[in-house]
Amino acid sequence: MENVERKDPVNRVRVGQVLKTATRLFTERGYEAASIRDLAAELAIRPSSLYHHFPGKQDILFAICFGMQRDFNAQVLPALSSGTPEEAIRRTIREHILFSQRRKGEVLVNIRERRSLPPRLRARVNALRREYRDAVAGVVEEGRRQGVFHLREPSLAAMAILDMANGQAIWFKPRDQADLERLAEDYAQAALVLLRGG
Amino acid sequence: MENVERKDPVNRVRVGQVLKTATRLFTERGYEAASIRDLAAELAIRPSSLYHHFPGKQDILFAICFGMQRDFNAQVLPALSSGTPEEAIRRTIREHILFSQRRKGEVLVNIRERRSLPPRLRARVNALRREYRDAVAGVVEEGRRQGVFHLREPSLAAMAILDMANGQAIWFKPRDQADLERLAEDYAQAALVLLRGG
DNA sequence: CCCCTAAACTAACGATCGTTCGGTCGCCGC
DNA sequence: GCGGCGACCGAACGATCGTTAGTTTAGGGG
Repeated sequence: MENVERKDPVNRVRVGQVLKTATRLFTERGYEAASIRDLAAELAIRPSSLYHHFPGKQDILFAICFGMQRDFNAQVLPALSSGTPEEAIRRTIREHILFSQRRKGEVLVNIRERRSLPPRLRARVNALRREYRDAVAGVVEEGRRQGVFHLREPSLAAMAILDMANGQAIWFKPRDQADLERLAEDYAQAALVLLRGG
Repeated sequence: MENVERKDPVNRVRVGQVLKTATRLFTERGYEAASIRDLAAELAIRPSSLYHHFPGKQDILFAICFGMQRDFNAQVLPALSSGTPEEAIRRTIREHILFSQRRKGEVLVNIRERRSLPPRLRARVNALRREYRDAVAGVVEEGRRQGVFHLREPSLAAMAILDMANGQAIWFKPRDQADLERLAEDYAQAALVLLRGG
């Protein structure tokens, strides 16, 4: 009765519908401006019914942010773990961008609305983000030690390429799959050029 | 009585205090979560008194975003208008970063809370942003035509370096002026390296 | 056939929101 | 000295918010 997790598939279906609709609503209006009543109306249920699937509004936001970041790390982090630093960064930025476009809604909610989470929940999401960021910075540092990257401050350069890779989620709308692939390749190449320095 | 503009200096002082406090409050809690009562309490006045200086809450947000972007363009755009494309981009990114750190509060509000503006007001801010973005893209395109920049898609590269330059406002805390100058130089150099391509 | 439980419902709670109205206070020019 | 006006205040309005309590409904297993 307390812990609303691991119910039967029917429950899982509804939970998925709630998260999908909430993601769209939070991206359109923002978390604070999107009300529980708006969300319920779009799902064609009454507001109180939502509390059978989630303890509160904050937990819906957390489920979106945490689930997205967990999946992101699971998908992108492996690209960092093999090959030369150059190959690793190229694969990582590529996967980073492909994931961001494939799950754009959740990614935008995580970027823009994460700050509305209470500190405890926000810290759990930030821990995953830090794990990714530190892993990237580690590979950049390794590349500098090997002499393939030339940087005054490796961690700053890592932040720079991550800001770049995150930014496109907001404004880039691929015309088709080939267009997306091109952007991913361009950005991966740009990151390498930037890290190799001048 | 309708148009609250160009009053005596005393009014200007209060308006400035309101904008300064609102900027801090909006960055700390977000525009939607920060209430008129919170703002009034920090100014040690009553909520209703705020309506003698601004027609409504939205107008306070607009004053912050529009004022910041107007000053930004006035300060940064001239750097684009002379010299070679390489010199222009270097100066621009440098000024972009110095401005972002000097007026960090307003810059963060403009980035994060601009979307809470009603369409009409938001469009006026976005027009200024587009003016800057298009100007940068124009110089990048000019550099490509001159053969100093090698890019598949100049406008994408322009967005990439702008995302990079905007990103640091969120996480970079300079230890001192020299630290800030170093970052500005590094980013300006990184933008050039990226645009020259590989 | 009946019981159990998940799911959704109706109704409402208290809190807080942006905003408005009418009045008060004090300073400045005539 | 006095009238006007900008600045501020007290009190309240209607709306909307997240959330809760208690009840009803539907459907599958004993």
